[in-house]
Amino acid sequence: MIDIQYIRENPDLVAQKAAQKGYPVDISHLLELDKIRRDKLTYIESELASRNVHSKWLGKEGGPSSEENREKGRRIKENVARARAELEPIEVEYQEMLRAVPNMPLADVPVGASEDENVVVKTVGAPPEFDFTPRHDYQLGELHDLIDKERAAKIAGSRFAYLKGDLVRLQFALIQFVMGELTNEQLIKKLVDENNLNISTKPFTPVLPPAMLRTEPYRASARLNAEEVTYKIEQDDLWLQASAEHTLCTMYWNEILPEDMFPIRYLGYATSFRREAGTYGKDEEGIFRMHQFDKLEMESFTTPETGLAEHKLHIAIQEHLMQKLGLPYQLLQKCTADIGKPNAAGVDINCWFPGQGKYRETHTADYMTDYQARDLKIRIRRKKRPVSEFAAATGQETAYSGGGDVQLVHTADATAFAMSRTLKAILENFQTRDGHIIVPEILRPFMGGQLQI
RNA sequence: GGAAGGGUGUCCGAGUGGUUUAAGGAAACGGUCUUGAAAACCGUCGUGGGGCAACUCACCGUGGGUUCGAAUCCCACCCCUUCCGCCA
Repeated sequence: MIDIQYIRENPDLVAQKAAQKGYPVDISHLLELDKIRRDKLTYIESELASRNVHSKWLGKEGGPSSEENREKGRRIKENVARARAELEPIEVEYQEMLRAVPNMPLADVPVGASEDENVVVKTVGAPPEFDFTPRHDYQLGELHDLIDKERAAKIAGSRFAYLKGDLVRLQFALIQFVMGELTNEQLIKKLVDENNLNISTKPFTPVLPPAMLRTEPYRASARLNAEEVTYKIEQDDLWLQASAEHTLCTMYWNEILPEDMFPIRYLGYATSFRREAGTYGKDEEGIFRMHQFDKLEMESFTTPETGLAEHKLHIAIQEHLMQKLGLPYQLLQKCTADIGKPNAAGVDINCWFPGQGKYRETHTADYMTDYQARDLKIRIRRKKRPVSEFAAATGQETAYSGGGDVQLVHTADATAFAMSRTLKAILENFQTRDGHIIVPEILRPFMGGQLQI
């Protein structure tokens, strides 16, 4: 969520930015509620203060604990109870409205009304030219007995699949490849340097997160989409995560972390679950849009000042991985309508799919600034500035010592590879006239040197 | 599923109705000392809200209740740990 203080000071800007994202929130009504809420709180607090004074007085050794004085205490208690009852519905509506305010897009995020207005930043690699009609993933899958959706439908319903044989080996090769790259500090350093990012070169730590999470942290992450995306296990009041990001970004829920932990860089691998409600009839063929798919996901927690650079590192890594694999893609700067509620900025990578003859989304990279961290209460305790530095900055001689400032962290997440879509891209882009699939060179070492499927 | 023990600040941990204004310790930060460091010593040090500020309010797993007054007493719930059972 956004800082209410900021909304008070910049109501028009917040309203304007929310409208750009397509979230019509009534900021003036929110501020009215905020005003009423604060007035009531002020009253309650003054009553509580008088209660404290009064009861302390009564509690004194041999204090004047007469019936009259106890009656006075009871009156204060009644006032507080009444004011709290009045506050409650306002508090509920206030919290709801505050959470409904989307994050503010950064200044350079293009304003647009739909994903059609995302801006193509660059196109890398050329779509392969075939002297035959390229096959779709499901056709290639059928040829080599790699995908069985019919039996999966019998067992689990539509949008599920049994993946088999060399396709599975390809997935594990992909995982091995990415693990090797992102845990390699030399590579991170190279990408940091090439992009002039001036941030840590610390490698990513691989994580296998839980696949389920509770309502409270999920809601606080601003990622819970109960209507369209997320599956619920009613019996146990748990949700199935729709991305490793959901169980990674919530990992430090309600914590204050020491500065020397930062940046925290995780590479999560998890099976992800999506209801795909409202997509009936869309992308039904093949394995492009599934209820269940495996995904490698980057998640970083950073200091406020390095958040944007971290986001850029994620993008650099995504491009590096795509280029190593040899897949043609476009990098898109997402416009205000498409970045999503908690995002301040975001990019997509759309990979070329010869079967459809289109670029389709395979990656996304999100930068949330402190929006997620505020509700998740994930904070960093900064090291104290040295006294001399403090004195220079403030002109004060007083030693600036003791515990360090507490700030909200910044979060950024990004797809490394979504398995099913990447496998589909590999199948279709590296297919041959006779229906074989050339194994990308970089993956061959992880497939026993196998050249083709 | 059965049983027991727990949940207090960044961490550990004391605290069974009113100087708790949450002890004490550790970590962290500043200083003294030192060639430098360590040690020792001195000092600072919970989070969140309101207020220009002095200051003030809340927070001891969560929600209710009792009381003039609750970390402390009562009720309900949640979570964690261990053991037994079942099980990959």
